[in-house]
Amino acid sequence: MDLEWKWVNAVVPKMTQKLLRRYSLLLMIRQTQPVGRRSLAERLALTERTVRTDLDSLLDTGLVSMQTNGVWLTDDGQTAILNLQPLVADLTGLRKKETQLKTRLGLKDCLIVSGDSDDRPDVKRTMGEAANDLLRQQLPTGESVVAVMGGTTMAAVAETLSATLADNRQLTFVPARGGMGESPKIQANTVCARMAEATNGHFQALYLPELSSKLASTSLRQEPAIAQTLDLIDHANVAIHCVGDAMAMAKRRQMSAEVTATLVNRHAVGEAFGDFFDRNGQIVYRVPKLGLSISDLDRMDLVVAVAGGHSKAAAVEAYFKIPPAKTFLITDEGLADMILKK
Amino acid sequence: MDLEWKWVNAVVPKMTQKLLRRYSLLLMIRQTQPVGRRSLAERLALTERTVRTDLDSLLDTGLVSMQTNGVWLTDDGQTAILNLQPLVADLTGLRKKETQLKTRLGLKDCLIVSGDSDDRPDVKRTMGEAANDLLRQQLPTGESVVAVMGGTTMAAVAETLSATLADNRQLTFVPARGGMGESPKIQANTVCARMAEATNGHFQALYLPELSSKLASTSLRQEPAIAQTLDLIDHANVAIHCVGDAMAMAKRRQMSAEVTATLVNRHAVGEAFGDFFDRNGQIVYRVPKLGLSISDLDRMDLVVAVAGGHSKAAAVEAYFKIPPAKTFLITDEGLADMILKK
DNA sequence: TCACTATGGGACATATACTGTCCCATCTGA
DNA sequence: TCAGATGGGACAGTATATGTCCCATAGTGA
Repeated sequence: MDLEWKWVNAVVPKMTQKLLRRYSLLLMIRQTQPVGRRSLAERLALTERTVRTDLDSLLDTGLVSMQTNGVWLTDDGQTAILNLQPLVADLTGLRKKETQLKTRLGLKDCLIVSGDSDDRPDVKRTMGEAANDLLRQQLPTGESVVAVMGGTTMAAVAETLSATLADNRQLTFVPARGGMGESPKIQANTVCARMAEATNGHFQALYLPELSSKLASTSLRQEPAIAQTLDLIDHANVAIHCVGDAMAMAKRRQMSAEVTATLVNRHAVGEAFGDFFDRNGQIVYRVPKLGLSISDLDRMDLVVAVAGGHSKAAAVEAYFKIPPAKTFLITDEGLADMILKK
Repeated sequence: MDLEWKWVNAVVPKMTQKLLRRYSLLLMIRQTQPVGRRSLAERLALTERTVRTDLDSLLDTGLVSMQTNGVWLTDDGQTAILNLQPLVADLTGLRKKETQLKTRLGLKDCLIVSGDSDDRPDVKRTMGEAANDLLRQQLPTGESVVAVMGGTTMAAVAETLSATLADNRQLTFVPARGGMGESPKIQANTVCARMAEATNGHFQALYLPELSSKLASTSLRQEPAIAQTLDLIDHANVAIHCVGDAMAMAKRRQMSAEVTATLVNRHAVGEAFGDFFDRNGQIVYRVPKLGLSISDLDRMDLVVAVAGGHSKAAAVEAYFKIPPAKTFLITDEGLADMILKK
């Protein structure tokens, strides 16, 4: 597939740029709709007129619709984005990186969006859209219980989840773990609620304080409300989670100086599901809490990891040394390049 | 792959037509090079200026070169045609027909060129080019002995065989059978000679009269020159042949009224290697002669059948009911449509 | 209710690419 | 040598894309 495009480009040069430009236009519309010409032009660093001609063309072919309040993506537009993704990835060379990363990390598959979410926060949103696309294609139809983690990345995924995902699917969302000490806005509970809302699904919250002792966890487990949720977690067949940089997570969760020291001593580089691991994928510390563990992923029908930004490269690379269920990874070019350039 | 193009077309309409136009331009150049703008324009029913713009573009990207005596295809141009073939087949819908025909007839693979060689004789030449492409990709490197049949279609293949085929290959051509009673221009011997010449290879002729009796064939087989050629045929690892309409072949080979009557009585529809078969693939008559039979194909590394034109549809369809070695078929749209529309 | 902002659409001059149609010097091949 | 084909130049005309305005209006928030 890679060489083929070289020849297409040789025969009809400049068609490629136009295709890419309009594709990114479609992406931007999806991300900000309803949106006007001028905003689009500014965001994409194009002139208003150029955006206009492109929009007119896309209007002709029915990929977008124009309302008084701005441009909307039609259903065809949605489908077009989905179908063009691999092709565009080919053209931009991202496809090559995707396959490289896939073999390098032992993934089921991989989606890379361009940009670096460390530098530009809106790239997270693009990753969210990509996650949405992937779920639409990979999520089994029928009933599913989706275990979800918290974090800013997951919040971005929740933001972009669309109702069309719920066609032929009944979804229940549940926090994968309790008591992570996140701030409310990006807690797993909040993310769950948002996802359920977007997909007309259900969700079950898990309200747990920070746990410090084995004893407390044992007694809490008896609580009916908690036991019920934990049971639901055990029946989850889909997991969506992020991978975090060890130190960043420790700080965000305001972990004690003592624990942080432990992490440093043991060279923790990354975190997932509350488990911290070093660069060899060895788990060096577990936050005491109830719920899903990395080992539970093996029984899942679908596992999606979402993580971007070059600062998370080490964490992600280490994470996939833990032999897990075959995972789909959604990431950005910043992270992918950081791993691949070595 | 099929749907993908729908969306490419929606995003950048009119790029498709341009691609197809330039592709057919490349094909035409290959077929008639060196050739000038005006001839090309006339043959492709385009204006001179359009051809010129396209040529200028292709010149920029280095797919063609301009000499004082006309336009030539560069090596890159050759490669471009090869690589774009499946893509163009997709775009024109030929690809779909190729896969349909492939499963319908139980082929190894299938190449369909557009047109109908019954209506326009130059389509045969295009099939020849396609055969050339296929051989370049499928013919094993190293030494090969290629058994070849006669006929107008095979003559067209011979015409288009190119020297690049001989890179990394030493080829010996030999007539698959003797004594078919063809006119000299399209005899297997002539075809062999032409092919050997084009590929800097060798060939061995097989001069045999029409055979009428078992006795004659037995004694002829003793002749050293003939025995040597027959031995070479036995060692052939590649076969290129055509499939003919039964009645047309009977007429062309001036077979006796008696034999022709037999063919009619037994409902012969097609012929290959001098064997006539009915619509169920049952062999109903064998021309007495020496050399290759259909059953010999099983031991070949590569078998290519070339046949086009709607009038041969019944013959081709019946031929592939004879369970043979997996064969590559090169045909035209006229024949393919005739088979598929039923 | 009012003012403000962002929206689509219209308009127009300009730039770029493509097209149709000539002519001409030159090369090729018989 | 000469007829026919070749590439290249030229130019007017057309289609499309671009840059830059202005305008009426539909929402939105005060």
